[in-house]
Amino acid sequence: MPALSDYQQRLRHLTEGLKRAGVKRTHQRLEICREVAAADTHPAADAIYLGVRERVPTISVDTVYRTLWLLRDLGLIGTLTTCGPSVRFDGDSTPHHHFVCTRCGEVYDFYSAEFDQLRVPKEVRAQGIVQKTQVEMRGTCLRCARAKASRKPGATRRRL
Amino acid sequence: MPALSDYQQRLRHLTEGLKRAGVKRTHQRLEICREVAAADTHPAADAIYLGVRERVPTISVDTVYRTLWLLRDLGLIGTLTTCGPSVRFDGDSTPHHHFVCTRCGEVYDFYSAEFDQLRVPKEVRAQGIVQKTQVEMRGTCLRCARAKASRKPGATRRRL
DNA sequence: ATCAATGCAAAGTATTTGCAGCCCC
DNA sequence: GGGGCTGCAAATACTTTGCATTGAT
Repeated sequence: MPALSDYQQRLRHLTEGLKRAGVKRTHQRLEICREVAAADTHPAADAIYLGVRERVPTISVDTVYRTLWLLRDLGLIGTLTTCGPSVRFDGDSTPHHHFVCTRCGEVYDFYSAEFDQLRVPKEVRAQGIVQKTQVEMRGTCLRCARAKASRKPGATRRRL
Repeated sequence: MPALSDYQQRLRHLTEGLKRAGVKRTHQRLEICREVAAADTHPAADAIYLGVRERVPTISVDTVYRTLWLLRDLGLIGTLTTCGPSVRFDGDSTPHHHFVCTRCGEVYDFYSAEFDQLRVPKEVRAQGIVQKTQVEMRGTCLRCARAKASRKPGATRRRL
C-alpha cells in the first residue's frame, strides 16, 4: 500500500500532466486519476470503472477506457503486458520492473538500479530506438506455491 | 526467415514434446506445429488458423486455440506479452528477449548472453520462485520512424 | 474399441465506435 | 458559445465452451 504522500504525488503528476496537455480536467477524468493514483495493484479498466462508479454512479466504461488511453498517450501512466484477457494499467511512472505469477496473474513491482541501466545491445539499436526497458520475471508467487497442493488439476484455464 | 535446419529443429522439438506427453499426434496438431515452427514472426492464433486452413480447410479456430494452449502448457512454445488485442505465440523456445515497436506492434527477437543471466534480486526471491526472465525493450522500429512524417494524426488507436 | 480430440455453433468477455446532448474553458 | 467530452447502445474482436461425432492408438 503506498504511503499517503505517494498517492498525492501520483495524483498531482496526473492532473498536472492533463493541465500541461491542455485537455479538459473534467469531474470524470479527475476521479479516474484518483482511482489510478490510489491503486497499489495494477487494475484492469473494469476495476477502475467499478471504483469510480462508487463516487460517480453515471460514469460509463467507455469514458474510463478513453481516459486511460489518454493518460497513457500522454505518458502519465503505463500499461502492463501480461497476456491476460485484459489490459492492466500502471499508475507508477517511476522506473520499475515486474514479477508476474503465472498461476494467479498477480503482478508484483520491484525496483533495481541495475536493471534500470541495462544498455541497449547493438543488435537492437540497429532495429530501432528504445524508449523504455523493463525486466519481466515470471514464476510462482509464494501464496500460489503454498496453495499448490490443494489446487484441482486443470481447474482454471489461464492465458498467463 | 529461419534457416531450414532451424525449422526442422523446432518442428522436431514440438512433435517430440507431444509424443513425450503421450497425447495424440493428430493431423491437425501436426499441421499447427508446422505452422508455428515455420513462423519467424510471433503469430496470433488467427494467423496460425489462416495458415493451417490452407492445408486443412476444415480446421476450426477452437482447435487451433486448444492446441496452442496445449503446446504452451507443455512448455514447448511461449506466449508473448504485448498488451495487444490478441495473444501472440512464440515458437522460439531458446532464451531470447524482445524489442517491441509501440507504433506498429511488431516484436523483434534479440539475443543477449548478458540478459540471459540477470540474477534474481533478493526482493523478488522473497516474493516467489522465478522460472523465466525476459527483457523487454519498447520503442519505435526503423520502419515506423521513417514513416513517422506521413502518418495521420490519431490515425490508429492501438493498445501498445 | 475406446476415449481423447475435433468441428460446429453459440456464448462470453473485453474493448471500441457513432452519435446526440452536455459542460468546461 | 463552441468544441471537446460524456453516456448510451450497438458493434466488433478475441477467445472459450457444450455437445455430438470422429479418428488415433
